[in-house]
Amino acid sequence: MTPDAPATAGTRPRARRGEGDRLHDEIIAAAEALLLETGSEDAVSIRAVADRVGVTAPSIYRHFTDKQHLLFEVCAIHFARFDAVMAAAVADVDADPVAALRALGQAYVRFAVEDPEHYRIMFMGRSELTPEQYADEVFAAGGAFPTLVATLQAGIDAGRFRDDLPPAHDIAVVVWALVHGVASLAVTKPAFPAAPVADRAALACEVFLRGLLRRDDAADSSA
Amino acid sequence: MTPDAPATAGTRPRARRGEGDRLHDEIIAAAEALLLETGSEDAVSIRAVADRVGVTAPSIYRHFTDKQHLLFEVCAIHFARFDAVMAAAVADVDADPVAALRALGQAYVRFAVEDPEHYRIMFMGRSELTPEQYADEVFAAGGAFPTLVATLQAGIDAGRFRDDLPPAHDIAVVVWALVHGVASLAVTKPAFPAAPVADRAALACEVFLRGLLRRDDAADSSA
DNA sequence: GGCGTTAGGTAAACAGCGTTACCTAAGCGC
DNA sequence: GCGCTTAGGTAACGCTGTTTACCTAACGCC
Repeated sequence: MTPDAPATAGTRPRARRGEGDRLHDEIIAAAEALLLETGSEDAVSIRAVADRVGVTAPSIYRHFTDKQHLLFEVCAIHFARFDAVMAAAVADVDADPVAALRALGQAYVRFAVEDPEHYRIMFMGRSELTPEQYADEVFAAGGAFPTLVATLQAGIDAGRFRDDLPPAHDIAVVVWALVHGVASLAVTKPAFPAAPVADRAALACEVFLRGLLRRDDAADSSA
Repeated sequence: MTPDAPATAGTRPRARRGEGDRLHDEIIAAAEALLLETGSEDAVSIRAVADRVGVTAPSIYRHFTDKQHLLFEVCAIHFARFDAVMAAAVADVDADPVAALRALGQAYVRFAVEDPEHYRIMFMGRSELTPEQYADEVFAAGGAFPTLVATLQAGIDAGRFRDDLPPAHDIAVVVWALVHGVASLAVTKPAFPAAPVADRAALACEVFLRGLLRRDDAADSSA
């Protein structure tokens, strides 16, 4: 790869002073590849990652505090992608907040089933093992969740929803639960006899939205 | 415990011929206790269980094929309890199918958060690692899921629901996803700023039911 | 151009894990 | 009492995440 001739032949050519970050990225890339190939978090062991990169296991710890840190740095770009996908789904909220919510739900489930192993790490992991920067509270503060809240609020402001509903934040938590339920169930119980995931997601959103809408708001519920 | 004097002093008194099952049960009890005390599946190691029972680790394998088998035998009684709880929740379906569904949802989430670690093993584990007898398909065939389907069907037969809905089975999958979402999110993200779990469950069921009900059916939606 | 500093590794080891192969002692039927 | 069966124990394999100790190549500096 590197044009540099290996010094001691057989060992990895030592990185330049500032190039430690390159190995950092290579480790993440190797872990990502391993995760996608094996389809299991368990297969992504420190030693397996180190082998693939061409270094020894302890070298990993010079760039990551522990395994969880590594896994979540792998998911970091997917977290960013997640936020972007969600934001894109509600791009034209102003046009129709209800349609935006529908799109949001579909996009959420699609994201989850596209690569389930990442979703597992991101949203189904043990919270006491996840790094602080991905703590439970953080999700509420920034990213996709506020997007969801804002979209719901837009629907409320537009007068589309019933007026006996709790604040947008509380509804958002339940909406998240709904799509997370469809997604995580699809991930953990793939062999369960049911309609295609997309259909389940559509039905879930349709019914729930109908529960939110005012009586006289029919939307375009051609479920 | 046993009145028998230990033979070789220090080692566990050998079980009588037919009493091998006693150790089987003791192992399950020890694993259960360990699971409840530590609150983490990871802490329930074969060696830890063996230590608590007073035998060596390989002895476990005379009674259980592997660790997963042990864990799911621990959960076996909880599966039975789960089915019973769900059945009890819909005890008087005939009186009011909609109220039964509400009760079902609440009971489901309550069951999950009562002891989250069991719920994790039962419904959030990797499906390829779960024993065959707890395979995805099995859930659809017997136990709580058919109960849910039947309850929904009762609602349909009673003419309470809209008539443009898919079959009861398909709705059931989505309802399961809804309550599973509330439950699993409560389990994995306990620190997320939100209303109490029971309130979230109630809101989720209320909105979803409203989406299922006919226009003219107000139920007693005093959410 | 030699030199201390330091970033970027390696080798060896620790403690724990699930699991297997083998052995041994206790109990029962005959 | 013999022998088979059953219920365990011993020792070990291969793996895991992680730590410690060490080494050495690369750099800034005088």
